[in-house]
Amino acid sequence: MLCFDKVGAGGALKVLKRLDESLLTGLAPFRQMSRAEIRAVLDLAASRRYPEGSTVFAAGFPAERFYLLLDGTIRVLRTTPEGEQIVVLHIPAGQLFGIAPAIGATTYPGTAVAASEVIALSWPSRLWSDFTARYPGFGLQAMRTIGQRLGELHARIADLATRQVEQRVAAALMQMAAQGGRRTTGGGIEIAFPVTRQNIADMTGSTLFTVSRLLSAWEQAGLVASRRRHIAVTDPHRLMLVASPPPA
Amino acid sequence: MLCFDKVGAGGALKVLKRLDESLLTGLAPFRQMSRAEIRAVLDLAASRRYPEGSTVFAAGFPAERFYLLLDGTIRVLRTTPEGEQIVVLHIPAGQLFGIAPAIGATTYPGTAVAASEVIALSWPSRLWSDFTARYPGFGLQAMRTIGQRLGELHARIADLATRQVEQRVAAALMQMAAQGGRRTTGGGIEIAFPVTRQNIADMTGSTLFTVSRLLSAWEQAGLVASRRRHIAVTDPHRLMLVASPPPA
DNA sequence: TGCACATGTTGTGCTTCGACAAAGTCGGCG
DNA sequence: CGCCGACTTTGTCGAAGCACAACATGTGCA
Repeated sequence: MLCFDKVGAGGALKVLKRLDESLLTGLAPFRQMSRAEIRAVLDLAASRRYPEGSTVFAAGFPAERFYLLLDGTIRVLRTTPEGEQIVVLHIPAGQLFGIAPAIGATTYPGTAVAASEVIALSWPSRLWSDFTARYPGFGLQAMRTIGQRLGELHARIADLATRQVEQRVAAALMQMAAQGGRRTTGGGIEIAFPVTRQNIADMTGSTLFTVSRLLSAWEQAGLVASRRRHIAVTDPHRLMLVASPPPA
Repeated sequence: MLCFDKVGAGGALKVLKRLDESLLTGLAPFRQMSRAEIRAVLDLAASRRYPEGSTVFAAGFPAERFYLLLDGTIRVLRTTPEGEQIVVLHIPAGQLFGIAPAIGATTYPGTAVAASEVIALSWPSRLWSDFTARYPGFGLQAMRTIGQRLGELHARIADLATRQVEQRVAAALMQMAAQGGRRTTGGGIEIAFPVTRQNIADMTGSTLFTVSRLLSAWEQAGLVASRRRHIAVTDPHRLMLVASPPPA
């Protein structure tokens, strides 16, 4: 069975609830796998809870394990030679991450930190080839995930290269809302994990100060509502217009 | 045998020479494959020449074929909703491209244009699963290529987010020199494919004007030499210092 | 040879946005 | 309760680099 390392009762319950659900709806990586197969794979997994802000793995280190994110959000960072760090992407619950073996890498290309409290399963990297050989659907889904991330990275690059800061920040908010969002009463979307202005600055290649100003302005205009470390998009439609204004 | 569609005598010779070489040194995707296997794969390929500036495939279209670049350089573009286009990456000879099937995509995520005259082999996408199933090394190398591109994209994002335009332009030059470079007499490196200032601007999220100014300044300082549409880095070491200045 | 067009250069504003300073607010913890 | 630290707000200043205009130069083609 699953071995719960340092997972409190609440965490374990959460995990089981999710797994239950997954057996019904199918967590992406397990689609096209029978329950027995999923069972077998889960038997080999270690489960672990990561408190907010903790590092799951760091760039450049040997890729000893690969992970499946059950709950929470992972932030993937990259540190420049100059020591500044920027947020490359966010990974939502249900996705694989740290899958260096899938791309023939032996070290992690980025650093993964828990953006919120996180629960993740993990397996030793040497099992990767077994898994993909034995369960073709597993490998296929992993490739799809990678493809999707490639697409996101392309889009980020296009963003950074062509848009103004204001549009980038709006786009970053929309993306986080789409990815880690919870509907609120009244048509708004609340971002489910903690975000500081500094985080957003790191995402958009901007500064804390500028982001703060923008959010204040938007809050006054009724586009967003923000508490400390938490942001909700109250008017997604108008914010989207800020992110990509219509040509004329 | 290979079918040469619209390849002139010179092109065909080039192809054969390269293939010959590849049988010796091993083109990346064919490593770990026997000569007979390579032969079999080549038998199914179409070969085609693309004049400079022509589009090999366009973003969003059905991914009907995947390609192996034999000669020349491919520029991968992405068009923003606003119609601006930016250069996402360059692909050097010897690599696979348009490998949407590898990531479970049915349409191309980007547009590929020939940065210089290009010769490429291609296969129908439906053969992808056959190839990877029959020749594991082929799939593995493809994954490595994708992994490498992911890394490059991460680096581009970090660049765009944290560096000044001057550093980005310098970094772009260095990357092109490293990737599509030919040594010149005197320790310099000439970029082997045509590049306009506009191209560089598209790569760095800058403008034609700014790039022109920077190149002029560098030319005066003896870091680069440029003819129309061709650039050589004459002092790679100093240009590298511009790209990433030492911390103190 | 000469024209047309693509490409590159350079000068002058002007906007955007980052740097820095200083102070305000919230939350946790002893 | 009160302190401390993390997070946020707001103001001023200045520079990076974009927009635009006008011109120069090279390249292909008839």
